[in-house]
Amino acid sequence: MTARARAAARIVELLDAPLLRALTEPARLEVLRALLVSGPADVGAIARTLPQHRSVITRHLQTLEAAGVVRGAREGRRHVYAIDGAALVGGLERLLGEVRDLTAACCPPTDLIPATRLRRRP
Amino acid sequence: MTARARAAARIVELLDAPLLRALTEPARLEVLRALLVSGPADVGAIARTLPQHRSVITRHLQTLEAAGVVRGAREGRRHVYAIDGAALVGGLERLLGEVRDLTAACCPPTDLIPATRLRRRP
DNA sequence: TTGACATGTGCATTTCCATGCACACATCAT
DNA sequence: ATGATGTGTGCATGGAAATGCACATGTCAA
Repeated sequence: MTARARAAARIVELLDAPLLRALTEPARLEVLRALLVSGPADVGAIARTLPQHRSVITRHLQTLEAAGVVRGAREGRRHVYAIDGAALVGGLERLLGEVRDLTAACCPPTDLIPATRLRRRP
Repeated sequence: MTARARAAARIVELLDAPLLRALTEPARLEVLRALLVSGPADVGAIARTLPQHRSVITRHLQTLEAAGVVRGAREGRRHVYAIDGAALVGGLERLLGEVRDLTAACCPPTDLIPATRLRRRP
């Protein structure tokens, strides 16, 4: 049971990673989409295709970079960002792998509940 | 290129699913953890182990249920919730699968950027 | 040097969501 | 019937994050 609690704590720790938090913000997803369609681009180019201010795009890109989803490189006076597809897929893969193992070890295969069942008096 | 935009839109649509949003809230993760260690339990039992009010636990459970992570069933006057481990893993698997395919098709294998590179005049 | 361009950061404002308190509804016991 | 228990919902509040503006920094061209 302590092992069970440990496994549960580990799952929560995994799900609380900055990766998922970075991906659950509509505006950040729009930034990601813009990068997907345009390929590597600087902050200004991305901001020109979105309603938010450039400074907002800058901060979103920083968050995405901290999560390991994109990578940025100075190119002269511009700052070019690009999606790190391998890191994105790899991050999700690691997350899924651990969650799968832990759910199998923690809450056995069976967490079934009858779809709808009203308790009748025996 | 339009295909690329379509693929990008699809990715964003996938990531914007309620699943990830439901999992990126510390309090909700605590609810999930409580369910992991205790197994199926009613709202009151979960609330008794957490600092939040019962009504808050109720709403978190509703969010988790809408995301397909837990399932609830009336049992007399109580409402028993349980984690749907298969749905949790399955949801993450589908998400990962589509993201992998789309990133492969959308932004080819190559989103490489030199670690640090200053543009020199040719 | 000067000026134009590109980006990042401090700060105030706004927006979204979690939280808590009531109250209403349903169920079980008496 | 009455009361007690369990749960969900409307509404107001608080807090954390996103947003926008202004300014500072750094870079390229003249």
